Amino acid sequence: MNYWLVKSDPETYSWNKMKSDKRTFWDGVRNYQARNYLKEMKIGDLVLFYHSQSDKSIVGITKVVKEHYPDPTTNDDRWVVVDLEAVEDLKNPVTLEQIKQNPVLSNIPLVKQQRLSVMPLTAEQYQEIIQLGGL
DNA sequence: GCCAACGTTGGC
DNA sequence: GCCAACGTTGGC
Repeated sequence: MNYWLVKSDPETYSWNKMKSDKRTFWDGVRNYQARNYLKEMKIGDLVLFYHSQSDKSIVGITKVVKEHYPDPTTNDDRWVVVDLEAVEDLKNPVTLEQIKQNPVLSNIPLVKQQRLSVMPLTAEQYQEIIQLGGL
């Protein structure tokens, strides 16, 4: 079991939308490093959902329900998607500010590698976020 | 809205 | 294969 974090601009695709869809394919990744992480995701892996831009906080938990396959939104065969399903809300969203201040979390790529949209988390980091989130 | 960071593209 | 130019992301 691995743990991940994905970013989404709520203007483009919000957590509320994710919840009403229940399940979605995670498209639009156009970065090799992020793409490689998508390819490593396995069914059952847990994926935290982060709102960038206006919100800047981790708001929910999703899980991988289908492993990578070609991105249906492009003919370019370099890109893949995975299917994610909404699992639950964090009781308290975990803000970027909290993440920066937390010694366990301060070195995750969210802080260090601003532009990466899909990133791995350690079990320790995942647990820390869940705890901060009130679960 | 600005701009820094940084990944990608394309000319050479 | 290098690197300058360009485009996009995302925090502020």
